[in-house]
Amino acid sequence: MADSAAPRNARAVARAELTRAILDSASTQLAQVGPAALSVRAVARDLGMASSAVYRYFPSRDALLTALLIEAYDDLGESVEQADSRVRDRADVAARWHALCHAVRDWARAQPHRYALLYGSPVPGYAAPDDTVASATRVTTALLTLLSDAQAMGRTPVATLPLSEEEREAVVPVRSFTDPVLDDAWVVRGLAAWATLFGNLSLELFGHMHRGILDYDAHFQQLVDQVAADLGLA
Amino acid sequence: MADSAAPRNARAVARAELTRAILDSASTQLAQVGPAALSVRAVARDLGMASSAVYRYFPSRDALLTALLIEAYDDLGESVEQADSRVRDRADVAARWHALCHAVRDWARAQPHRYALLYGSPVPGYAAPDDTVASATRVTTALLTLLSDAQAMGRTPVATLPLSEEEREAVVPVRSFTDPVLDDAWVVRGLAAWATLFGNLSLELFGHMHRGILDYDAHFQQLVDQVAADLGLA
DNA sequence: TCAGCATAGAGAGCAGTGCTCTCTCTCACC
DNA sequence: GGTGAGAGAGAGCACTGCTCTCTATGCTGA
Repeated sequence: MADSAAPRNARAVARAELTRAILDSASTQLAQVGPAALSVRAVARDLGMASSAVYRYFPSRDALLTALLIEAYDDLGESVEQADSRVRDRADVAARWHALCHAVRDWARAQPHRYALLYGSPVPGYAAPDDTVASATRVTTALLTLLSDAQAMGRTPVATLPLSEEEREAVVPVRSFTDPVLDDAWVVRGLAAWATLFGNLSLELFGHMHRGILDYDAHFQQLVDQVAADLGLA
Repeated sequence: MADSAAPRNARAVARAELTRAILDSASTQLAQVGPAALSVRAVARDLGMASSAVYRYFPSRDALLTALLIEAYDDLGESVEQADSRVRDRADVAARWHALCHAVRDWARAQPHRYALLYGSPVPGYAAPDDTVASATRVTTALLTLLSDAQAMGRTPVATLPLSEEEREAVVPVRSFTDPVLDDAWVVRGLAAWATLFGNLSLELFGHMHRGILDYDAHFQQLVDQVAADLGLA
């Protein structure tokens, strides 16, 4: 982490490589056994080194988990950003919304353990340090930018309730995140869309749709369409 | 679990009581350290018995977790059912919706660890047995019943997209859950409301609204109002 | 009534965990 | 070339889930 500077000598190179190897091994193990069972000793075994040596690179198991967390956030963030930017017609906000939603879902379904690490129960007794914030915000940033673009194009969400003064106060950081700032209706519908998207994903990936929904793909498609309509994107 | 029959003799009584005590101690510990760190030995210590003796009551740590899971589902289910039934005017579906939403959130905020156990990342390497299904369904049942009642009263959700044949197929179990069955629009809006409610709760409780929303209560109030409006309940 | 047996608990033990401490070796810099 | 920082190994501590064996006790059928 701290050694992001260009390696100058053999020792620094070795350190960077081994750090990378530890992260890769840990990531593989994470995908197999989940965050709770991630074991420093197992990583060390995998790399053929003593477990105590791993502590030269990550001061604790939680620090290793945090590194994996940041990597996962960045990986997801990049997937979403790329999906968004692949929509060539930047004015087609509906297409961008669909691309964003499916990018998140595809990423999550491909590696449910990493999704669970990001959006599932927080690892108990451990608060994500501030390092994670920048990476964690990428998806939300992409979403808010999309909404801001849509607003700039004159789109309007469908029938949205007016905000009380208290409610408007509550969402100030969201409103003032983009430039120009979002109107009330966009903030309301945007936050609802955010909750709906991740709520659906969590319910799906964590098994709560078992026996309730027969075809997750079709249902997700429908949900994304409906939210797009509510956002006035279509 | 299996000893739900009325205790007949001293041994059965003692067994029932100790089973209860183990669950209580485990529940307390769960609230303090989270599911991953729930320790059979700590429970045994708390009760002043050998750890091996606990295994006479629960065959494994996972079985103990499952029992806690079922209890939590039932506890939440009962809270929601009671909140719903406390609305005296059964025709006031908007009030019932608000009661339901706030019951879930109040319960979750009062015991976030239990909420995480139910709606957070599934405990890895462990699939919830069928015993949990009945308890897990109570909240969803309350919600679907509410929607069915609203439909029976002639309410209609706002502008809802039509379903393709594929999409209609995907949600068959949900539609046919209530009697009479739900119309397409109710299924669509109902599932979206479900995802929005739990999505918002998870994002809030798992820390994703940190620095984004200043007043969680006000924002939740607003969200519930908006979804109620979309459902055509207001 | 009482022998026999299922049940309950204790304790030791195994294999695993996170993490620390000490020891040794080696690389890099002055 | 000497010196000190960095890196790895290994032992060890306190903990975990779980199993096995041993003993005590309450219940039950003859």
